[in-house]
Amino acid sequence: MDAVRVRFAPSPTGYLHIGGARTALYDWLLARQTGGRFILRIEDTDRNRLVADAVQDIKDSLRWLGLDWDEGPDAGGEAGPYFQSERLAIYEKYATQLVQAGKAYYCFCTPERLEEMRKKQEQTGQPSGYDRHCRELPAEEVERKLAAGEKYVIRFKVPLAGQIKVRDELRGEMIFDHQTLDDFVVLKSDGFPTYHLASVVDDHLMGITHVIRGEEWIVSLPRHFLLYDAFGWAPPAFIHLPIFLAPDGKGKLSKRHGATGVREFREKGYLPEALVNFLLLLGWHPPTDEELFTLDQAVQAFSVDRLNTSPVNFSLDKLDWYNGIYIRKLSHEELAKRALPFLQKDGLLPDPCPPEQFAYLVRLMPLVQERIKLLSELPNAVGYFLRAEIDPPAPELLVGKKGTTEEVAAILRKVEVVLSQTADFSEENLELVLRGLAENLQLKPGQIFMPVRVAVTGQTATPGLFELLAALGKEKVLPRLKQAVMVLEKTGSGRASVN
RNA sequence: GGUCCCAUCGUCUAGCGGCCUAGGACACCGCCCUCUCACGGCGGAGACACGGGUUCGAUUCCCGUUGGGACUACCA
Repeated sequence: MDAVRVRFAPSPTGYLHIGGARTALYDWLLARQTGGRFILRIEDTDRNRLVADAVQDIKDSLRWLGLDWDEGPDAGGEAGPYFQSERLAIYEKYATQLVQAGKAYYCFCTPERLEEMRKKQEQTGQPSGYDRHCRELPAEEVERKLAAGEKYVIRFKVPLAGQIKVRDELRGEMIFDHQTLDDFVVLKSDGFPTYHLASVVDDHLMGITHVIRGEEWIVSLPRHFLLYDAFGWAPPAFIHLPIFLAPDGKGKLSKRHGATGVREFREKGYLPEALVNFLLLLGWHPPTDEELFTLDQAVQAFSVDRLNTSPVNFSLDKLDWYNGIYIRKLSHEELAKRALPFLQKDGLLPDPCPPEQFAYLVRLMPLVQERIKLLSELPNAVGYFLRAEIDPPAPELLVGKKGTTEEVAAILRKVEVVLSQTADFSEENLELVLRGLAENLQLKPGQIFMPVRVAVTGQTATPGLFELLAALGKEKVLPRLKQAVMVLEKTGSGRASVN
């Protein structure tokens, strides 16, 4: 077998979509495991829908995921250029070749006429498609119109009868009647090719052996096979991936269902390791029940024949689980590194971050590592460590459901006294001191731990109290205890109202 | 409307005729651990869309129905 050559061919009409990322992942996996080449080709043939920074986003996102390409933008390669907008002459050449061979023709129909035709078809319930108005135009009329500079497109001449047999590696053979196909455009009036022409020509010229793409292309497969036939080329292997459905299963995944761009996942605090693992298992299943894969492990395990064909509901629950798993796998140093941008964005740490403050951040990581699922939860999780002061906690939070304002105020005052006399702010000693205090006061540990927790963090769900106090340090703990006592004194007597 | 694809727990899926009283994971519920929250451990509930065939035997093969989806542009 020839060396595998696969391409990921996004259109820069938007940022890298999560579905595209999965396609790219499978492409990359197939290339890497066979020692083949992974090619990035930019299909920028639609000048109307072009998004300026889309190419940059696609490249950034691919790199962020760890999917490097061997040929394409920034990488070069023998088969370039890799932007279709730079290959216009090639498409024109092949389109004209088709015309000369009698397999395609010039069409001078105006958009208005086409629109009217469509309307009529819809009203009368006719199947849609071009009515072949220009298919049999006399040669001299074509010459005349061309000479007169009339706008034209080039359409492929689909056989009027018969069938075409196509093949998808996952679904096997499919047969389409030529009658159900219309004479599709291969070259647009602006001189740009349509997807059909461009992808077939490029895939052939670039020596692509496997085309992996979304299921939405399956209806176009017969057109592509027709084109390969017309040129006398052997088609590559086609693998159509099931599309991503909205989480509720109703319709294709789209922007209205939340994040769909890789960059959005990145901004929400997902790790590339998690996203890759999640995407890998969405449409592919290993021979075992293993669920955790690094990119390297996936290269070993991946195989095309274990790809699925049924549509996938894109539900995020499992991705969150994966993210938690991979966050917990990171070293404290690495976690801190990835956390930093999220903290800087919220102004909790300066940019650039001085080594001392970064070291403190690393010190905090073990306290929060197993409590977060997203990096974006970090500002809230470590904010009270990084801020000099916290807002005074609500009295109801301080008092809780069982105690009274006086009781809790008294407890906190005692804690403040005891801790101010404590020089050793180590986790172990803090535990000794506070448990001892609880014993002396004949209180259950929770009765004093919870108010202290709220007093120093403002939250009821936090890391363990002693590690928390140790990391906070005496100079932050004492003032916050005082502040809490003041809050309670101001609240007055009786039970604080509980909501 | 036409053409095409798909169909196992809520979700991702294993299953390629008997190993299935249908397995795993996420989510959910309960218990344990415990200073809260997590993490972790243990347990629970939860699916072969329906109807015909084929076969000694169908989740597995075939047909139909139903349901879902894609496409139907000088967009990809």
